[in-house]
Amino acid sequence: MTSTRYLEIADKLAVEIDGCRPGTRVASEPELAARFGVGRAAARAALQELERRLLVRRVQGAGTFVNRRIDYVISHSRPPSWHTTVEAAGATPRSHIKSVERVPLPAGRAAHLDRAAGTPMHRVIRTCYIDDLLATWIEEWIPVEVAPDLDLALHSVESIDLVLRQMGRVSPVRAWCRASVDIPPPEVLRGLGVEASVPVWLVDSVSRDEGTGQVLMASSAWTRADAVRVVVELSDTVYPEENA
Amino acid sequence: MTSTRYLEIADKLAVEIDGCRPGTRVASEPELAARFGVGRAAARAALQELERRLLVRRVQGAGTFVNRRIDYVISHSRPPSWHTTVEAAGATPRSHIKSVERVPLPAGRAAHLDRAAGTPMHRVIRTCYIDDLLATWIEEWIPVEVAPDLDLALHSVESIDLVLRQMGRVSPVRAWCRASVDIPPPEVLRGLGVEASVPVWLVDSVSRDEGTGQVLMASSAWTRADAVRVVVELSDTVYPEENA
DNA sequence: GAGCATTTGTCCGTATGTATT
DNA sequence: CAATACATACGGACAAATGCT
Repeated sequence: MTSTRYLEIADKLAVEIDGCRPGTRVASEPELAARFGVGRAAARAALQELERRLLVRRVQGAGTFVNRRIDYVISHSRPPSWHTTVEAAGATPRSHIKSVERVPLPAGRAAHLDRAAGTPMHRVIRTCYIDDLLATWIEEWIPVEVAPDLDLALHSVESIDLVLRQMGRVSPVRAWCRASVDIPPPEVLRGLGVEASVPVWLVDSVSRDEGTGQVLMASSAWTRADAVRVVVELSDTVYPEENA
Repeated sequence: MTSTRYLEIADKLAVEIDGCRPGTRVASEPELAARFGVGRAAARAALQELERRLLVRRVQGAGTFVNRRIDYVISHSRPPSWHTTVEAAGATPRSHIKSVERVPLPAGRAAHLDRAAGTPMHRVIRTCYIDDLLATWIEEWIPVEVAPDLDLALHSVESIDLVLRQMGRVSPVRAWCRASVDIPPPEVLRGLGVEASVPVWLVDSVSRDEGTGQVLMASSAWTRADAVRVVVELSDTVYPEENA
């Protein structure tokens, strides 16, 4: 089939990997070179090929490990909550608040939030983890009036969705979102713990209160494409999943 | 900043490339090696980095060329037409019919098309081009009753949307879609003219007639991520674009 | 904390294969 | 056919990050 050695090796490894649990160690470059009788370059190319296929993650000094990618499903009918969405995919969500500031709403965000520029806002920066692996960097904007003591509440509760429901007595629903894949700016790349340029999801989102229609939150989330497959469903029609 | 030579070179080239027209030739590996005083390995790594950033395309034997990526915007309010969507992004669409068969509707597709398995269908395979570059491989399913002579009509008109409007006297609107990024199966990769594993969009879509609500078409489109950035908008709220 | 082995990351030089022009 | 340019591959070397002693 393939005339190139490293693709043969990659295909063979892909089959072996297939059943393994995420986090399982894959043979190192020197091990593969010895096993298949090739140089380190070819062994390395094979592992890099698997990395491009999102089947493994490679960490300098540590090794190469079987990767897991979850489906992050966005639709009108699902709650706009990171924790809920990750749990729905069968994985364990965790998030870490990097900062909560009170800042006036910048003009560029005013349209999303349906408020005048200058309105007092909470600006929350979070990093989110899936099964303890860094996956997402989120910037969230929430009007101070919606949850005055948001900064205090976030010390004890991780989920912003939950805090809004409890403190703000509202029911956030996803009113709008725009999802795409891009190469993020270097500062976001660093925030996500990747050096080289890898594809990353950018999801811009606006949440409203189900009852009043009031805008509760606007956010921009950068998510590693090797950690999640974002699936956007345009309408609420639900079709049975097909097995690939 | 960066301690690695090839990233320095890549960053420098990225700036130089920035203003160039798509298709412009980029310096070859040996040229870069000489210019920056590095080996061919580092020069090559720099060009591969630019390829990962989707800034260039590389063709064996030909060279490295500045790439263009268009926004393919999908939303409820936009027509489900490949030609229209590509034109809206300011590029030139073209498509080539690979095959039109009459086949009974397979069970896996029945739900999407709201018809019983076995219903007579047209199955159309198309490859689509943006500015004469192969970008998309589409499989489309259309009930024979909707457009009995579809196979004949497609000899003269490229756009299926147009054919349905004229022959079928219907107005297709996007009723549902599911968009994600994946590594396609080898046969699709070959159909898209890529050898190594590159990220590709998979957009599954269902179109209905605006008037009657009848399902007109279901399709699966694989699109090269270096050719388009698919942007899915969940509701019809339109916000002003922000300049990155 | 220091030291060490392991593993991936970067880079050199060189050679050959293969596709394009 | 020849020249060019990218793809693959070898061998060797050192750097940098990780994990363990």
